[in-house]
Order: sequence, then structure tokens, then C-alpha cells
Amino acid sequence: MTNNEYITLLINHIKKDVLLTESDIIALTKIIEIRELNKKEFLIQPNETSNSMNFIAKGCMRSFYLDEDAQEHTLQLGIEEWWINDLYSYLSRKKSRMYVQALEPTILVQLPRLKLEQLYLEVPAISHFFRIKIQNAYVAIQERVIDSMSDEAYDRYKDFIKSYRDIEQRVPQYIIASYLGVTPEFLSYLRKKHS
Amino acid sequence: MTNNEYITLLINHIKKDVLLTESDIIALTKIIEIRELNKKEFLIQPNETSNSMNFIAKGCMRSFYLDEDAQEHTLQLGIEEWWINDLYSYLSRKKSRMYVQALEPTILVQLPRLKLEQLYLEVPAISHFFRIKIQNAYVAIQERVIDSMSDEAYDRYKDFIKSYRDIEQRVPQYIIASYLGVTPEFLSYLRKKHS
DNA sequence: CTTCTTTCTTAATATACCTTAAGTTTTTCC
DNA sequence: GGAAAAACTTAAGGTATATTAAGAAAGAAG
Repeated sequence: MTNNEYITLLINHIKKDVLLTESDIIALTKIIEIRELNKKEFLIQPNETSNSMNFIAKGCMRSFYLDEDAQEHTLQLGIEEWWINDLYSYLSRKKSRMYVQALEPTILVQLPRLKLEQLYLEVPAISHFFRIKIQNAYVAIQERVIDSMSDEAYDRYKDFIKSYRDIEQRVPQYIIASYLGVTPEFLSYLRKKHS
Repeated sequence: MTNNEYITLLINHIKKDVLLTESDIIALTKIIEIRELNKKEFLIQPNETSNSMNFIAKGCMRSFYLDEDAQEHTLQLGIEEWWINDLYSYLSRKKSRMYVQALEPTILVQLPRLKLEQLYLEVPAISHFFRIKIQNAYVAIQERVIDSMSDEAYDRYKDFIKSYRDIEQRVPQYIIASYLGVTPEFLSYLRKKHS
């Protein structure tokens, strides 16, 4: 795929939620940056600040953090046409405590914050689009709090598969375990027991 | 306290984050509604839709939901000068699955959504203020996901006390237990063990 | 194709947390 | 102030999940 095709993917994605005129699209296209990541490469690391919105045009990404015992906890996963970020750092402009990492060779369509905020003034539809996205992110994370309170790990695993059907096949089990908050050994045990 | 004092409390609260002119304050005041709740009374119940932003002028509130086993899970707590809501329902305009309940006799300063959205057009500072609030809510809930992944319940309890120092004394232990995701018996055991 | 590395599984032992039940303390309300 | 209700504690026995360690399978690299 060419860069233009990646940009078209983003534009069609946005058009699912809001109307864009030709001039909106031109203004949007002007601020786009394409970023390629190798497998395992980091987009964001602790103490960096997120300065862009990142649309996955190709590949697979995750965000995670390390606890005091250096255990990984995966917070978010994404594949083609999902957004990935440390939204905390992006919104608050504070330093991230997280890693955002490519799990496969990945191509991102990026919108840098400063230019994007300028664009909001010119193209209200884009502002509206991101308001919706941030609301959805809020809803999703609240869903995650609720799911994580279901103390049966197998129920959480079923919830995970429901929300991430397409992703489950593409990421290693140990990352799913770190998303669910169990050890890989226990996830392996659960999968055997219920199959 | 009189209604005017409750309104002043809200205005001063907003002024901590954004500048308000006299005419902004007048426009804001026009849309305000005061709501009194008895102890244990519900502001929101499942299948209702949240249609206002709710500022606690006096009292103590919580939001919680019931899981399939009818267990309560407390998601948010708040006292004077905190906001309480099912922000999911408010933002998405969908039916809530949660309860929002007064834990003490409570007085809310409410801003109804339709009028508030009109006000955003007239008074950008108010729009800006709520953008900040919703970003903060996002940050807080992400914090909560991260905290809830610390699998040592006593660590979560210490985190809870750090973020809710003023609230801990005012709410029953069993609600704290339902916030932490443990049984009241186990919380009681932990408190004894670590004291 | 072969070797090295990463990921996944199995199983034994250990522990955090739950369930139940009963007793105690605190709060509510007439 | 006293009775009833609500909240808190204690303890015994049970279950879900962690830890450790070792081997098997799958993937990456030369």
C-alpha cells in the first residue's frame, strides 16, 4: 500500500462518523504524518509525552505499563483502523508512564497535536469526530473497569474474546494474560480446562 | 446554607480552572437547578439516562452497579465540590446500567444537558471547563484500571486512602470493600493484620 | 534445514481471597 | 432511652490464582 492509500483509509474511517467536504479533506491531509514501526519498536516510552493521535493503518499495537515488580500490564490493543495512544499523556500533556509498542511491523497515520488543534478551529467536523472518539474511549475504559471486577478470570477471558475477536489470534497468549491480569500459566490452565 | 451559597460554591469551583465574566456567571446561573436527596435516595437508576452534570454542594454520593450475582461494585465516590454522574450515560445519551446514590443527605447543583450545551455556545469558558473535567475523569478512571491491577488488596486499600483521604471516614467499610473488589470480611481482616 | 530464542504447557506447592456463620458493635428511629 | 436494623469483626474451611521449575512447541535467524 502507498501512503495515499493509508490516508484514504483514515479519511473513510472519519467519514463513518462525520461529514467531510473536499476542502476539509485537503486541510486534514496537510497535517498528516506517516510513521513506520518495526516489530517490538516503541512509539511511546515512560517519561515521554504523547504529542499525536495515532491511527493504525497496518499492523498491531499495544499499550502497557510495568508495575513495581516489573510485571507487564497490557491496557489496550489495536489493529488496522483502531486508534492507539497514551490518551492520558496526550490529553494532559504530562509525561507518560506507559509503553506503546508495535507487536507487528506497523504503519501509523499520525495527527500532531498542535496542528490538530489548529485544524479544530478550521474544520469543526474534525473536532466533533475527536470529541466522539474521546467519549468512546471513556466508555471503553469504564467497561474495562467493570469487566475487571468480574473476579472469575475465565469470564474476563470470554469478555476479552468478545471485544477483541479479531485481535486474539494475532497476539501472543502472554500478552492476553497480562491484559486479563493473570499469569500465562494460569491462562493456559483455563484454556485447557474449558476446551 | 442557602441556594445562593451553593451556587457560589460552584462558581468559585469553576473559577479555579477558567476565567468567568459577570455576564458568564449570570448566564450560568440561569440554567442551574438545585436538587436535594435524602440519605440512600437514588439520583440515577438502571435504565434511566443521565441528563445533567451534578456538582455536590453538600453531602456524599457514590455510583455503583450490580453484577449478575447481585454484588455491588462501587465505581466512584464523591463529597463536597466533587462531580458525580454516570458519565457514560451522560455522554452517550444511552441508558445507564448504574445506580448513583446519596450516602448522606445531599444537595446537588445541577446543569441540565440541553441548556448546558446551549450555554457552551454562549460561554466558551464553560465549554473549556467541562472539557478539562472530562479529561480529568478519563485520567482518573485510567488510574483506577491501573490500581485495580495491583493484585495485592492491601496495596489497593493504601491507594484508595491516598486518593480518598477525606472520604474514607465518611463512608461505611462495606462500600470501601465494594470499591476495592474484596469482601467486607476480608477488608476487616486486612485492617486488623496491618494495624 | 538447523540452531537459538521465544512462547506455551504441565504439574506440584503455596497463598490470597472467598464463603459461611455467629457474635459484637454502632446507628437509626420511634 | 430502648428496640430494631445496619455495619463490623472473628474464625474455620474452601477455592481461585500465583509461583516455581522443567519440558514441549513454535517462530526467527543464519
